[in-house]
Amino acid sequence: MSSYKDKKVISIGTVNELTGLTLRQIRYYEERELIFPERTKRGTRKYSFADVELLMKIADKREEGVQTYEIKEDMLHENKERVIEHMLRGQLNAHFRLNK
Amino acid sequence: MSSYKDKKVISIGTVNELTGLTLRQIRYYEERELIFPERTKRGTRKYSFADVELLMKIADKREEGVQTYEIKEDMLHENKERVIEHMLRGQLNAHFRLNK
DNA sequence: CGTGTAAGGAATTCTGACACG
DNA sequence: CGTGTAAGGAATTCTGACACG
Repeated sequence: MSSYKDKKVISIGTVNELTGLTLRQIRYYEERELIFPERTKRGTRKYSFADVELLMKIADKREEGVQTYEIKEDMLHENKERVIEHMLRGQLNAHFRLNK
Repeated sequence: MSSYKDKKVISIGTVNELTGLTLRQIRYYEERELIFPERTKRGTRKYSFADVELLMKIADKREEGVQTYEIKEDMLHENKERVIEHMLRGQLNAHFRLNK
């Protein structure tokens, strides 16, 4: 479940190279709660490959003129739907014993 | 083929946390040509998850008392065998049209 | 051989703030 | 709102070297 993709090991300078976003932008999207890097003891941000991909999607949205607040809302809705789908599947499977 | 596992994005300090090896050791194994990090423009080393795993294997060998030179030789032989196997498979497949 | 350490310099990252709009 | 920038400090990383063994 948690693979290389989700391990937070990339520093912000490398994220900058990977995404093309400035350090300022990357930090700002965290301030707006679009992205959640981990922190080392000393306080430096660490990102995963999943974070990098998310940041690239955010960059696309921003280019389209979408505001950070909207992007955050959209992300929350996407997750809500994923959770609901997951719950419904669980209900269905429990009811009809579909799996195995 | 080249996935997250092989992308060189991890700095030496993080490799230290991930492997438990000291910076001195990590750099030394590079000097002995057991590991090949990339360098940023400025010269800082960048490692992949594959590198981290390899370093952990190296650490195990070292604990067993195996010298770096031996470890390097072993790695070369492993690769040679993998290459030979690959070539033989190619020959066989070409001869018998095994695939498709 | 393999690893520790002190040394000095250069680049990284952090935060809070002012600026523009 | 989103991003640039200058500011000062703290931690990171680099190399070459001496040390021990």
